[in-house]
Amino acid sequence: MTIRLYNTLSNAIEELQPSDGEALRIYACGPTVYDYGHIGNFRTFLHVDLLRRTLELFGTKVKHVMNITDVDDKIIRNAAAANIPIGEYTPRFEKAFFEDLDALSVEHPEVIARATEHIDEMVKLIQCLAEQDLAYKTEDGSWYFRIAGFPAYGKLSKKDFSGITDGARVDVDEYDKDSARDFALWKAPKPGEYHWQTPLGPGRPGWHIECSAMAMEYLGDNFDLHAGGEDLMFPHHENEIAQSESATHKPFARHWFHVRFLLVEGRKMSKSEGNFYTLRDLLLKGYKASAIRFLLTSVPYRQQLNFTFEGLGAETGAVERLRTFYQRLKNTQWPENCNATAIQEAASTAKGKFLAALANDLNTAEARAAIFDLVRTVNAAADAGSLCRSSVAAVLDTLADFDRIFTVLEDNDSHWTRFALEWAEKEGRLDEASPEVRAQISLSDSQIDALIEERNQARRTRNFARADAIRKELLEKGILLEDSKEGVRWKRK
RNA sequence: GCACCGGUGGCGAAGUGGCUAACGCGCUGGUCUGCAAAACCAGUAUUCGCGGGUUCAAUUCCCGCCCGGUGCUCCA
Repeated sequence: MTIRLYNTLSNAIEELQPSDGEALRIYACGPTVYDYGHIGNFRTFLHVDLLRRTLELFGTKVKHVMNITDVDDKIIRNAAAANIPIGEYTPRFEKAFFEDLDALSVEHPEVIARATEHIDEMVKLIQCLAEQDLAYKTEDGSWYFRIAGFPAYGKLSKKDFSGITDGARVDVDEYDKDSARDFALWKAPKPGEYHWQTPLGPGRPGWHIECSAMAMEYLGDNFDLHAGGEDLMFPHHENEIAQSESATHKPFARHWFHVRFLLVEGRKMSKSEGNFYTLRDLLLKGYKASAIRFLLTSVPYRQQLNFTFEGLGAETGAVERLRTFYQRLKNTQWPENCNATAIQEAASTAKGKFLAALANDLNTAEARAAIFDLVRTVNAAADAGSLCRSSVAAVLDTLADFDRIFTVLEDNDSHWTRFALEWAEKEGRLDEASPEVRAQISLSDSQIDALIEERNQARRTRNFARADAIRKELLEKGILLEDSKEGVRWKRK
C-alpha cells in the first residue's frame, strides 16, 4: 500500500514513495536541548513516529535523520547562568529527551546529528553562498543570507515577499543588514561568548543553517520529506529552502510534513497560562505513558488536538480496554473447531479499514475506530461462545498491525512511572509526584500477589467482609482486582 | 491589523452534497457476579457556531458575522 500525505509545499495530498526506489529519506527537526520536552513537542515527534511506522508497515524502508540543536541563544544563556560550558549543559537534556521518546515508544531515527559536530559542513555551505553573493558579512562579523537573491522565497509558507527590495533597511543601525528580512547564517560572538574559529571568522551558526547542512550531509541535496511542527514552516523551513536551493540549484525536500499545534484545556499551552506540561509532569501526576501516547496520536496530525486531563483519563480507559481484550484473546483456551468465517472476515475488514485510514493522510482517528469496531464484535462473539482458535488467530494478526503503529498493547507503564519517580527523587522534585502514584509504586508485585492469595482464602471460606476489605485496600493503592473464571487478574489503575 | 486553519452529542473527535452523522470516554437501564471488576446488550446529537445564499437536496459548496488557533518575532 502507498501512503497519501498532505504536502505543505504543493498544498495537495500526494503519494509518498522513495524517489530513489530504495528508502524514503526523511529529515525531521529535532529538539533544542535546553530544557525538558513538553507534550506539544512530543505530539510532533509522535506523528513523525506514526509516519515512519506506517511506511515501515507498508514495506517502505526509511532513512530518518533528526538533528539535535545543541547550540543556540537559550542554551548559551542557560549555560552561562549555570556557569558551565554549553558542552556540559546540553547532554543531560539530550539524554532526557531520548528517555522521554522511549517512554512514549517513539522509534529512534537512523541518524542523530548534533549541530556542534557539523560546524565544518555549515561553514562550507555559507562559503558556497558567499561565492554566489547570496551571503554577506556585516560589520560586526556576522553573515546573512540575501533574500533578494532567492526569488522563490515564500513558496512554502505562501507568503509574498516581492515587495522587498534591496536597501529597504529597517534595523540599519543595529545589524547593518541589507534587508530586514535577511536572516543570520553565522553569528559573531558577543564578548566572552562561546564561539568557533572558522574561515568565516569567529562565531556560531545561525539557527537555520544546521538543518540545511546536516540534511544534505546525510540525505543528499534533495530528499523525500522534511518534517516539523507547524510553527517551523516560517521562517525556519522557508529559510532552509532558500539556503539549500541557492547553494545546490536543486530542489531541497520534495514533501513537507507539518504537525499542527495542540491546545491544552482549550488554550494555547504556555507557561504564563499555567497549562504547560512536560512528559515528566504528567507521569508524576500518575498518568500512564501509553495513555499519553494514545491521546497525542488520537487526532490526525493536521488537526488541532485539545489536550485535556479528562481526555487523558478517557484514553487511559481506552488503552485498558484494548489490553483487557488482547489478554483475553491470548490467555483463554479457545476451542479448536468452530465456524470461524464471520470473525475472520471481521478481522480482515478491520485490518483493511485500518490500513486504508493510515494510507489516507494518516487518519489515526479512523484507523482506531476500525480496531474498536473489531473489539466489540469479537468480545460479543467470545461472550456468545462462538470464538475458536483460527478466528482468534485472525484477530491477533490484525491487532499486531494495529500495535506496530500505536504500541499500547504491551504494558510498560509502571516501568516509566517508576522511572519518573526515581528521576524526581534525584532532582529533589519528589514533592511534585501525586500521593497516589507513590502509593501505587510502593507495593511490589509479590506483596500484591500475597494479598490476593489471602483474599482468595477468605473467599473460599465465604468470609466476604475480609475479602472485600483487602480488595478495597488494594484499590486505594491503585491496584484493581478482577475475578474471572481463569483466576484473579490485577492491574495498576 | 493582514494571511491561513478550525468550530459536529456531556468531553475528545471522524466523516459526507442525499443511506440509521463513525469511534473512544462518560452517563442510564439490563445480563453476568457472593458483591464488584471485566465483557456484552439496549438507550443516550430530529442534528453538525450564528445569519443569509446556491441546489430538487447542505453539517458538507459560497458570502457575512461571532468564537478558538496559528503565522507575520524565539517556539514542536
